[in-house]
Amino acid sequence: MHPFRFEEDAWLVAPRLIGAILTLDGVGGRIVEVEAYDRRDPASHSFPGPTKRNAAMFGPPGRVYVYRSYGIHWCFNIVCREEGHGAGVLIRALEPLHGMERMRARRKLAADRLLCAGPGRVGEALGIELGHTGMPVDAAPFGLRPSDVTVEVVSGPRIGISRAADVPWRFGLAGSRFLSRRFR
DNA sequence: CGAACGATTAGCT
DNA sequence: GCTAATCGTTCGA
Repeated sequence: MHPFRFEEDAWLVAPRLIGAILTLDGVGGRIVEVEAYDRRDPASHSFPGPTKRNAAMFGPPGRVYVYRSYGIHWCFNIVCREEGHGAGVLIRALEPLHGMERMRARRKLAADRLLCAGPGRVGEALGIELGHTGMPVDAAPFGLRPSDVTVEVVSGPRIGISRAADVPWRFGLAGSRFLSRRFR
């Protein structure tokens, strides 16, 4: 049994990812903030049904879904539920731990606290590209291993959406200074 | 075919 | 707190 059980609902998988170590080519860190999205969720890219852009969300669980945000940023998701469903978890922030120099170089002048504090920043720091879509998240060049520490997970409304804005599907590591925003 | 709109961020007030 | 940057997708004429 895979420790993260990506075949289950995204809102069940999402809190399990808090504390896990995510890397791409050895660069990354501890996941401190995520959001869940589902097919029956008006805020989700998969809500209108399969399209060329969101095709990976309807593929096998445990794979990567990358999308372009605001025409500028690459954002990283892990596909959940059974193939054909259309659910996933957006990785919103990491505590940077591995490949610090590569992340600092990619992120230019950003302070360490801001290296991976937001989905676009995670994409830039790890070197996420559209071509990563469809790859398994727990095999090279990616790496994902369960948390080696006990974590306290908090939750709240998702950020930056207009529909289903009250659904508490944002999850974070309590008290982390590497969040994109504080939880209330 | 034109227009509007983001699962955002950086920089300035 | 406010807004420009920037572009693929979606929607109305």
